[in-house]
Amino acid sequence: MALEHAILVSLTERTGSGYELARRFDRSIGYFWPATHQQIYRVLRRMDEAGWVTHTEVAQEGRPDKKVYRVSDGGRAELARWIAEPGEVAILRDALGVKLRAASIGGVDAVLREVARHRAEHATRLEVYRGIQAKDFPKPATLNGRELHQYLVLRGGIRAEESFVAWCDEVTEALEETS
Amino acid sequence: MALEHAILVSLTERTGSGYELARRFDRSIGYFWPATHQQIYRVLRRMDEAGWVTHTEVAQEGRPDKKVYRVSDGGRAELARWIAEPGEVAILRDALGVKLRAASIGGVDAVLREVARHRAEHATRLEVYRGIQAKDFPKPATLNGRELHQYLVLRGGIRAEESFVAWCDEVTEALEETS
DNA sequence: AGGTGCACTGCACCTCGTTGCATAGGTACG
DNA sequence: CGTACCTATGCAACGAGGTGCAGTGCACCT
Repeated sequence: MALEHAILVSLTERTGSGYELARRFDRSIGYFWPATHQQIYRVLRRMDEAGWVTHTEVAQEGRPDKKVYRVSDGGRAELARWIAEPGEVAILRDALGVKLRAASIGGVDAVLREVARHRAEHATRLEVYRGIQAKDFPKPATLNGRELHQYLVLRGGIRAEESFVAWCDEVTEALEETS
Repeated sequence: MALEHAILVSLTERTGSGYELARRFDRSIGYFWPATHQQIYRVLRRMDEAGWVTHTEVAQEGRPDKKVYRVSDGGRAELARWIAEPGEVAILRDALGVKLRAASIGGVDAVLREVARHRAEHATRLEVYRGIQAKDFPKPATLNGRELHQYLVLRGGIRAEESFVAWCDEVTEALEETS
């Protein structure tokens, strides 16, 4: 799966401990690929055994020791191999669609409330992404390399959330009309 | 999780066996909520034990016997309860985003090929959805009730795929410009 | 003095979902 | 006649991912 490779990407950009990776996933990468610390620790160990990363125990003052991970040549090779390998195309899997289909049985009003909730949440995410865009990538036309790639991923998130919000509006409008 | 409830919705629309449900999931519902037959069988049994569905063994000629499931009152109540309950907001989780972020390490060309593959796949799905829309819902303005809800779910799929295709195009354009 | 929160790693357990296989008769194709 | 696929159900095993909990020690607040 892709968690290994998401970690490899993150570690390539900057080395770090399991804990630090979990923080990073909570922020930037996790918007597109969420992961708990547990999973990260487990996968890190597996990758260590597979030789994709190496670790150094780092003693700290006032804090527990940590293991700082670094991508090895094997890890970089694996990343390159994986990128070229044809992967599964993502599918949307949203329980809101199921609820919508069940509206005739369970009540249109309850579904409308859920749609409103989801719309608000997606709108919030959209604002967060747009904030990142304005702050970190004010001039998209001048970007290249790694920054351009990060920007394009963010664009995907923005497009997805925009599309979601618009869908919620379409649903709300259509359902309120007939009620 | 929502698989139980997706099955309840499907069974409410029409009773059926596990096998039939698996077929249905392969077609309409599975576009938005994929499930293997294994999972469906297991969940059906669990729902049977919970009293959400009942089953009748039906002997067939030339074919194995089948268990036809029917939603009980308990199942309908559970569905109504679930719809009103606030659920998790869907997150996008696409390995293509991870690959894009890794482009500087693994090669922009390989990523561009993957993006092209994904674009083609999403465009195909979009065509399928648009075909369903044209065939089953030629006059959206006249819809109401269950048909309207089904139509709106389909609209969500169309919007998501459109948004995906557009993103792939944006990525391709941006990456080809700088190379 | 005591509580809360952060930093850091990890175990144990659970659910969700997939894959491979087994069984067993039926039809359809070459 | 063999092969392959369809209907129909199910077991066994595994991988992915999540939750809860545990331990340790510092910093900061009350």
